[in-house]
Amino acid sequence: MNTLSNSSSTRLIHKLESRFALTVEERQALYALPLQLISLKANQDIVSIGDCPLQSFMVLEGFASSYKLTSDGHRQIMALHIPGDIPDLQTLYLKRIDCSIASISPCTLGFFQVEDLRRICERFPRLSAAFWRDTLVDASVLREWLLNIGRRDAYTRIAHLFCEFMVRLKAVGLVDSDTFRFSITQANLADATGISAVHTSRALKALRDNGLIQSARMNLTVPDLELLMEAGDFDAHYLHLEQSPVSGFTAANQANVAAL
Amino acid sequence: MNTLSNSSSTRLIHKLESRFALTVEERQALYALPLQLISLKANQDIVSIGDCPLQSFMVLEGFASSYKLTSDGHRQIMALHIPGDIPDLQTLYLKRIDCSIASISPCTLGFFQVEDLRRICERFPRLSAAFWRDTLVDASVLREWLLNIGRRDAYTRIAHLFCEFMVRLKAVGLVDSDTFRFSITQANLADATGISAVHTSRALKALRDNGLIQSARMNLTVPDLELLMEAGDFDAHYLHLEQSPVSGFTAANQANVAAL
DNA sequence: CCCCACCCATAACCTGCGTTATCTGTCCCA
DNA sequence: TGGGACAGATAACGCAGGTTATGGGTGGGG
Repeated sequence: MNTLSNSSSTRLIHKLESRFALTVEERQALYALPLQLISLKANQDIVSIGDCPLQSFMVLEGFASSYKLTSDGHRQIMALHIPGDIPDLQTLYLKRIDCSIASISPCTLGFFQVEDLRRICERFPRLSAAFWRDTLVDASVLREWLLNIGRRDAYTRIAHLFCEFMVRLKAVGLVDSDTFRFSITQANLADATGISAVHTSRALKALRDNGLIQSARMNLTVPDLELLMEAGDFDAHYLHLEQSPVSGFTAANQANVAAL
Repeated sequence: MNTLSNSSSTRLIHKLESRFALTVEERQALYALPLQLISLKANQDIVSIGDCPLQSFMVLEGFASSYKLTSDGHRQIMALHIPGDIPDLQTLYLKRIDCSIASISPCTLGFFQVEDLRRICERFPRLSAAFWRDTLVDASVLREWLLNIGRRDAYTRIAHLFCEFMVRLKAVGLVDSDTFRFSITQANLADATGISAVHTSRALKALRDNGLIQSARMNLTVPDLELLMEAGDFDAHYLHLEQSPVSGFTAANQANVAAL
């Protein structure tokens, strides 16, 4: 059994610290969280829709996706998860998970007992608040995806998704220049943007021809993020990355979901 | 100034009681919430994207929508709000609201000070938890909408949306038979499902021809909800309407977002 | 070292849906 | 009582994107 401190990634702590300064105790508590490290190949299911899991997990390396299927088998990816994310954080509060989660690249996951995280949140209300806030930001991202898929054409959709990925990766310190790389197959890109795999290929070619991206076999380079943002109709506000404190509840008014 | 108890609607309390029994004190506190009643015609903006409002509101009668616009003016509705909903509940915790909200039918709103609701939540953690859980259910609905818009054809999309509306209206006691009515224009229906107004009209005709709905001028009758559910690939699980308690935090571990 | 699975590119063809336009019906208010 | 704003129906036309199929490149496992 590992902990966050000796795992290969401290993305979660990086993400939290981008919003507010952790105390020594808070950081220690997170570092001490017992983690069972699991490595997966690409396209492996992790949890399935309808599950009521006692364990939850954090992405340490690689990428994962939440997805749902229509009854005739078409797949829609609802969210892409990067290192530092806890994809099923909502299951702390809702009994059943309402979508499936799978790896989309080789990845390392850190499984933990939901109970352990609850205990940390009990001791450190600010961490609880931060996790809670994360679920609200996730909902904001979902709204932007809805706009993207409902009202933008394929070319713009893909550009927008790339922008989001870039900005989020930057926020957890996974890139440091304006040119960076990541991997996602065209089939997954198609399922994330609600278009077909073939047309995804066409749109990528157009982006390449316009000099907005350079790509080769699941690697991607963005020479000018500003240009891509314009092409993707992208405005980062919806990611709520700003450091400023949020308004909200005081310590006394915290929710007791367990009491319901 | 009104309160919930002398306003024309107690949908909110109805909705909360469908999940767990309120104590006398909890119910009284909600009834005493000072509300400023405002009546609006259809298609009036209520809050705009980027606002940091000190007031929030509850839908008492009629319907509202959350929406966003692309830079070239296309509109996507992210959520439909029915009586009892608090559309911008998330603004209790996130500083800026990330979508606009407008009426889509003549409606009555009950505005309240965010501070007043915070105070109620401080006194009654179970209410706080219930509101919090609501934001998680909203996110689940968003995921289903994403699947709907990303991977279902126009006909199925509209059938699905109608099913959701029906089931939600039933849950707050706004319908009591299998045949009921509600009003939404085709233009709004189009913006909610990510298709054009003209094609919405075509799909409605097909639904009518197949006997799944009867509609006349913003009124809609569903003779057989089961049939419509099949046509709409609808499974109500994502609405999380079940009465059973949810797992979650204990009283001591509540989030203190204000402290961030 | 080779084979097979996977990923990607591209062509050919087709259709679901968007766009534009016109007409009708209805409600509201002057 | 009439006119203007709005909701809806439907037709004609075009295209973005879906579907199916083929072939080529690459990497990992036996």
